[in-house]
Amino acid sequence: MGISRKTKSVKIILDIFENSPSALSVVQLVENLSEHMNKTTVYRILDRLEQDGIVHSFLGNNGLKWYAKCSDCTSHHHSDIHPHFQCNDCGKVECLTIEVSIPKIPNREIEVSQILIQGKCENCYS
Amino acid sequence: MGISRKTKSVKIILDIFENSPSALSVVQLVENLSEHMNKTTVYRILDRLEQDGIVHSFLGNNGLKWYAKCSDCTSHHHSDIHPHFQCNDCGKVECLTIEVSIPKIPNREIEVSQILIQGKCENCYS
DNA sequence: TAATTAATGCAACTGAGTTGCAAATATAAT
DNA sequence: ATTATATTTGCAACTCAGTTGCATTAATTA
Repeated sequence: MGISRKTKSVKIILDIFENSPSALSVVQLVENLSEHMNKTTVYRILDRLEQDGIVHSFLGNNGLKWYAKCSDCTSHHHSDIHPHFQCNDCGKVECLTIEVSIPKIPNREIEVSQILIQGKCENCYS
Repeated sequence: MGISRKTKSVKIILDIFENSPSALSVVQLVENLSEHMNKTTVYRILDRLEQDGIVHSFLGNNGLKWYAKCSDCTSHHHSDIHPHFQCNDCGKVECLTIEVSIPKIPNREIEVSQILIQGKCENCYS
């Protein structure tokens, strides 16, 4: 029970994600959409889209929230499993398809792992 | 050039880390030390201790800052390399000594990786 | 077309972390 | 030991991401 009405604002945001290869920071989105909708609306729509498994969220290197289109998430199962990559030069964030295997830890039950890899992206890598 | 004076406040904080097996959230520290020092002071001392390689910082599952005693850091080399574990039940955070190997990524230069593993800790694991 | 219910805008708030500046305190110099 | 200096602290006020309550608006359903 996330999105139940296809409002103008929802369409705009969905469209942005559709045309965006990399992840988007909420701060950016709020800024870019400031002429079209209120920041509260942005936060709420993203929240609902995430509940529906259309996007997933994670935290960037400074603790700020980012969202990216889900390729294989449902409202029940969220593949936050994949690692993310943030460029230390341009700040861009991408979802990675690589597998990172976390070894078992004695006496502890692993539920999820957030992996943020930082470095230089394709463009900033010279 | 972090700490240059062993003030009363610095001693108190160093002592806390000396006697703490797990990591400490800044919010907790500020709260616990509120009778002894100002929150600004806590932030500043932690900052200086980190510069000196005495503690290292990282972000917990909600993006809030945590600090832990360094076992093998210097002011030049910071082993933020190790992963951290946060218990989803009691919220406790620990440094892990396990090695997680990050595969190379084409056209990208990896500098650091933040790995936060979430699950149930020793106590909350039943 | 009217009625219902979800979504939005707005303003005000929360809470972590920061900043500027004056007062206090640790260390170095005399 | 006393004074000079430079660092550290406290305080109050701020920034900025994210949230909340509530009245208004817009989408869906009858």
